[in-house]
Amino acid sequence: MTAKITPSRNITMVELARLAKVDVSTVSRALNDSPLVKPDTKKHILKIAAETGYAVNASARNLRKQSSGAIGIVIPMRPDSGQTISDPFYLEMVGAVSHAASKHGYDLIISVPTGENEIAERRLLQTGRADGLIVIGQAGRSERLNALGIMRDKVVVWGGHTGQQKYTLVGSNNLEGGRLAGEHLLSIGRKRILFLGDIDLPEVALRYDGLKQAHLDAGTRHDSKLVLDLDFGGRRAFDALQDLIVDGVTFDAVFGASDVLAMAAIHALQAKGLMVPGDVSVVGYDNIGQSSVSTPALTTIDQNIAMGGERMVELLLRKLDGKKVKSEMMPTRLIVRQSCGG
Amino acid sequence: MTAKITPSRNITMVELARLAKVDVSTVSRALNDSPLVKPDTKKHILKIAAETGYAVNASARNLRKQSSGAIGIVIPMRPDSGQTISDPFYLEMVGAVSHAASKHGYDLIISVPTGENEIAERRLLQTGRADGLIVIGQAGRSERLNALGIMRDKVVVWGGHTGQQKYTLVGSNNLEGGRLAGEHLLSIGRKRILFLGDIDLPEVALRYDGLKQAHLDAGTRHDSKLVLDLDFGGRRAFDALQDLIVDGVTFDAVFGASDVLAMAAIHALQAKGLMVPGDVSVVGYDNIGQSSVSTPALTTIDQNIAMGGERMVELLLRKLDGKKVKSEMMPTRLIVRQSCGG
DNA sequence: GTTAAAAATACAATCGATTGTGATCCTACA
DNA sequence: TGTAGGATCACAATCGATTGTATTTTTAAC
Repeated sequence: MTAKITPSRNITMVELARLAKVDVSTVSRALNDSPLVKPDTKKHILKIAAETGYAVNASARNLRKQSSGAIGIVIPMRPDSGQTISDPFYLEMVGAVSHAASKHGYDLIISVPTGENEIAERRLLQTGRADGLIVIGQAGRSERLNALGIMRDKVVVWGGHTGQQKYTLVGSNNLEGGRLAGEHLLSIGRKRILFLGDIDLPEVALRYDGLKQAHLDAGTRHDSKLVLDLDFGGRRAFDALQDLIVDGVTFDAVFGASDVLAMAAIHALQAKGLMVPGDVSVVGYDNIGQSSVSTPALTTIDQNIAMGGERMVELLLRKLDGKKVKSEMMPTRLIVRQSCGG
Repeated sequence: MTAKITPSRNITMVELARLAKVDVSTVSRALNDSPLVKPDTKKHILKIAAETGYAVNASARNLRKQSSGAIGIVIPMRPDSGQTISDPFYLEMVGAVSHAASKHGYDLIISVPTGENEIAERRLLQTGRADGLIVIGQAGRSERLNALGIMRDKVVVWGGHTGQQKYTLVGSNNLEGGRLAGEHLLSIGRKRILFLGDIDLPEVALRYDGLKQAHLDAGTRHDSKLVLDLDFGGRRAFDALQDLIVDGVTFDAVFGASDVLAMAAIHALQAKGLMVPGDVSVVGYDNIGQSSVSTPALTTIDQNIAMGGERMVELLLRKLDGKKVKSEMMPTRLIVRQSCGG
């Protein structure tokens, strides 16, 4: 582990060329492993490069190659507070995308649009800082995404497949996920399932559709009054659900559109003296790390975040390569834990 | 909301100059609001720039200016699994840093070092992709950080102040935070406080030191057997704590080095039939969003993540500007919620 | 109405790499 | 030994901006 002493100033390619007694063009080709340079020379140059700790200047390279070697990831913010949504789902997604990006030699630029610079995403592309964009979630921006116009071939979005989108979409099979959750709750004898989530979001709407589908499959219908329209934030869910209980709305199960919502629901129920899963069964969505250590452990729908992040990067790079790609759905599966009883 | 149609190819500065019938140098100065160009001309150029949707090419600009306009943020991974640590703390920190960075006109490049490319951080700096680095957490890398050598003046680290670090450090006052937690638990009559966390991490060690200090202040001593050495992951805490209970270790309070740990502890206790706060009081650390909606709501130490992120960016930019800066501590405060009883 | 000074603009070098093309070297074959 | 042709390498243009300096235009003062 003899860490090379970093020279005070970064060495440039002409200096490297001078040291190796060759032209810069040869150095460039050697570093890029071109067949145009003799193996011996190549070795010689690489050795000197290693000794001097040479690293190619990204700006120069990008300028010449007309690409940035970076992709941008856009994660949403809570519109009101200006705070990042603290749902661990996003962090896991960022981690997955970051991992995939670096595997392909790309950097990841994170962009959290605030109210003023809503076009930060566009700027990333237009200034050439990022070659492409990955947008997590369609929150309040589905139409904006459709309006991306010419940029469409540089963007991949994570969200729900409604069939209306003009952009490339990757997401879990939300309909199936919702159906699985509903099917499970109905199969253990639950009859009145409260749905928690922001129906305006395509991915959430699909999960709800899946829940309704499960009812139809079982020969029943979901009571449309059993929908608590909420954003993803756990705090509001916690309060709203307690209000609902006070109002006397009755239900024997809760299906949360995210694990964070479901966990908030569990706590709200417990705070009101209801037993989970004794009185009420609860199912979440995402399978975030914490869902397995809640009390009771949360039954949830796994949407394979790692695979999703990976696929988004792959599809984006293919698009950037000029290839046509199609939207994709990640498989979902039901993870049964204690929060449902049965 | 008349979104400008983006031209198929991005327009360049010479084309803009041609359109405005001036030299590129004048365009450049106009866009940078130089006093060398007449206000009228400036307005004229800016108008055309807006019409054409011109955006300055980042690579060219950075090449010329010898800076990238970006800072890198390094967040740790679980060394074993290769998975991102799913502690919401990191996401909130990324959000805060991202916000501060964009406020200063900087992009944020996220880097999640994996086993192989541990030097990804260095690469970011050496290739000029990032002007500086923000490293979140000292996990297993304190010595590596000290070894950064010449890069030290381009790095700011979030972590605990042990007095040994050679790098610029920002962090909450961990000692005081730990003391506050201990003081509170002792003040409500708790005697045997179990500490949860990875003592190898400077920030965690300091929190533990604070806990011991609180005992001394109260005229008692902390039983050193009441330390459960854990990494930040909640899953392991959940299991280990249950094992501890089975082993018959007795305690009447838990102080977790993070909210995630504390919440896992609550669930482990409940799973073993212990009441929180009836039998055991619990205090966490971080004040993440979810801590207010757990059952019972978590008493915790707030470390003002937003301010911390902001300060790190400010200090880093100051360093990049050649100025000397000193490490800083963010104030901490106790947030009392139900998990302690009393 | 000159002219000196100030203001505004144009010219040209430069940042550090990549890459098409031209120059040189070497091998092999006649 | 001469030379065709491939293997290497050097030369030079280029990517798109910034900035020091030269040049032109305008202003102001006499």
